[in-house]
Amino acid sequence: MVAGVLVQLASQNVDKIFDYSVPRELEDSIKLGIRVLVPFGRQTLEGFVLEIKDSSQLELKEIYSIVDYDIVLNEELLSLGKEIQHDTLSTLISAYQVMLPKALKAKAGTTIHKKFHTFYKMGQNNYIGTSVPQRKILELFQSKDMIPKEELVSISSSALSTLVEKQVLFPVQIEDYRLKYDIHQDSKKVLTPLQQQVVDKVIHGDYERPFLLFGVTGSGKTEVYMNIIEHVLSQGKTAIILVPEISLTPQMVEQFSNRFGNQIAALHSALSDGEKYDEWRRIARGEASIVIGARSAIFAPLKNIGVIIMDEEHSDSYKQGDKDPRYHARDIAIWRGKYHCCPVVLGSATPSLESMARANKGVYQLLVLNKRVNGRSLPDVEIIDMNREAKNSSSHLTQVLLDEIKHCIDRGEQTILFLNRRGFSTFVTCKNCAETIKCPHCDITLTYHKSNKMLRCHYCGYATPLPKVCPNCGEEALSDLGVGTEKIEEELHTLLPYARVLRMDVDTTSRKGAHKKMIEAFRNHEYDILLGTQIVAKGLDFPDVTLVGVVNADTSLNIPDFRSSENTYSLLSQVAGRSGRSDKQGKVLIQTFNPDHYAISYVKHHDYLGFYKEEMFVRRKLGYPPYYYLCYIKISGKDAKYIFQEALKIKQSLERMLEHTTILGPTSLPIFRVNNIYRYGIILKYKKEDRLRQDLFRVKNHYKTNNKVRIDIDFSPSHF
DNA sequence: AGCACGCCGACT
DNA sequence: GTCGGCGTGCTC
Repeated sequence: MVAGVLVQLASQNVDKIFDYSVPRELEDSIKLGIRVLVPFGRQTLEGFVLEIKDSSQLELKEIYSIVDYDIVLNEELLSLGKEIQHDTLSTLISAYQVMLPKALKAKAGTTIHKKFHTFYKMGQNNYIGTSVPQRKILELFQSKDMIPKEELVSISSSALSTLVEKQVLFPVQIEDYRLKYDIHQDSKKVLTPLQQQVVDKVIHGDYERPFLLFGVTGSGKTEVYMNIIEHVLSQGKTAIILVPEISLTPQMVEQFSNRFGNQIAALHSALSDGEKYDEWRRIARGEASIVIGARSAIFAPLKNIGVIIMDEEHSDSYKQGDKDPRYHARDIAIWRGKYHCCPVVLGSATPSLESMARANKGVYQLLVLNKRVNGRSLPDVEIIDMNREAKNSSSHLTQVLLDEIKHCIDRGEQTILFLNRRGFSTFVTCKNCAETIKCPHCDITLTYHKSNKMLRCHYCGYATPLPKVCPNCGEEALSDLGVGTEKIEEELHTLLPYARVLRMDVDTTSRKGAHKKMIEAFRNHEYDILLGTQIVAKGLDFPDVTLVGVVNADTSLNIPDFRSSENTYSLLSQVAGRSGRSDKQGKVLIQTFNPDHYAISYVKHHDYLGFYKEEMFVRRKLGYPPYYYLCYIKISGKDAKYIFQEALKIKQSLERMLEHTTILGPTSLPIFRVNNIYRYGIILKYKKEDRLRQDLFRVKNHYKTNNKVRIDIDFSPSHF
């Protein structure tokens, strides 16, 4: 018996199947998708069994042992991996690794021993012990094939390590379960007729095409999701619900576990790697039938899936853009939906332009929830023109906004203040020479962290204490500019001294459980104002919040990216939706220097479709998605000149190969240098280009042995 | 990713 | 004449 093994090394050069002979005693246990330990050159590596056959042309080495007897990649995931490799031009191994929890990824030196029990297994049983302790240890393996580490250590730890060194014995990690969920049955809400209609359409509808659920904020999408899932469970099937990491709050998980108890497996960032692995195992063993999680939860090893739901489908967190495989969870959801013949529901109050365009073309089935469940209209939105208001004030908060907050507090109601920090951070500038302090390794200003008085680079991690004097002119004139939540908090204390302000950002929520506590405290009216960045923008549901204030609507508009209008519109609509969710009418105040920009003015009338039409017009004119597909090629390396030359060569060869594609660049990236690596980008725009993947694969292949040049390819990047 | 092989420069 | 630099290529 011969097994084809894909070794767990993230290198293009070894991203292929290597054949190994299977020792007779392992023949019964070798299955597709299990992990094995194999000799590879002079090293021992873990790999996945991808093929089983009778023979091979080559002279083969033997598989050492089986890592775990359970299948980690089932038939579905095995073929999905190949699909991802083909679609994204990633390595096959990265496609498989992204599906599995970190704990299953063989990473040099960083196994998570403490959460596992280590057992030992015998690899070669014809070895004769050369010392008394060795023979004692080997004797134990006559009757058992796996023995816990502690038992062997108690005989002789040095004899044990000798046997491991001689590859007579191998360690095997066996895990414990750690997580449990409380079961309380929550009373479910009665659906509005509109909600019920949507549920029925999904349950009884045609599964061939994905559903796009376009539901305004507060229209009760979550309740719809839960009802669909309930139906799916009653059919003996399972469900995946994806949410962006930012809205995967304890509040959200609680809501689901109250309704479905321990049938839920939640995969969120607050879990340790070991805990994530436990959840994954529960899912694989069929002990959980609902998976709720962020992007990578789309790979949950559920069987018999009955529905896949993607909430906030427009969120760019569903796209993995920073490393291979550069996949979009939406594509994976649709693929798995086809595989399981089940409905896929994409939900949003502000669908991505791509999705709405597909719904208009009939590729998706459009479902609409255009009314709030509380029967109220959407909050009144007022735009504050900062060009006029901010003239005679150094404050970031206009009088109009302050007055409204005051009224709100007087009524005993609550306010959410949102600071738009997308692509924005606090930095330090010298008042004397106007120099900003930059990272020595990257072309970017350092971010000032007030809490520990450190300057930090968000790209390479470089950190340094804030200097006393300006490194450029030597004057003691450094000051931190930019609006952080801390600064706004200070202003609020001065201008509204009696208001109780709760500041929520990465600094204050990093402690485990802090986030949940803060949400509860705000809900219990221990504070009047909740102040924060993205973290307060989405998914939160506080009945007494009747005012939402946006401090600076513009920062996300000023990002040079073709999606900046869409992102701004969607962000503002989402924040606005936090207001007036219960029985009181809500209000929203947006401070902006661009009151007439359509991404802001359409928010005033809650007119998504109006915005959609206007933005589509812009996209068509400029040749952007959804009218054209984009592909981004990043060429990077240490030698800027050489990299540019190679980038130029790539462009020229693509020009020769591709016929229906516009090729832009190479241009240096907005942040040219990161960690002393220089980066150039080439943008491809195309409608239909059959040879594209094939040709780009050639380019990638050409450079795979050139360690001076790195090529990253992103099909449909979420931003540049 | 490792690790060996191999072909040029500064030493005992 | 030898040690060691890291460029190139291979791992079933």
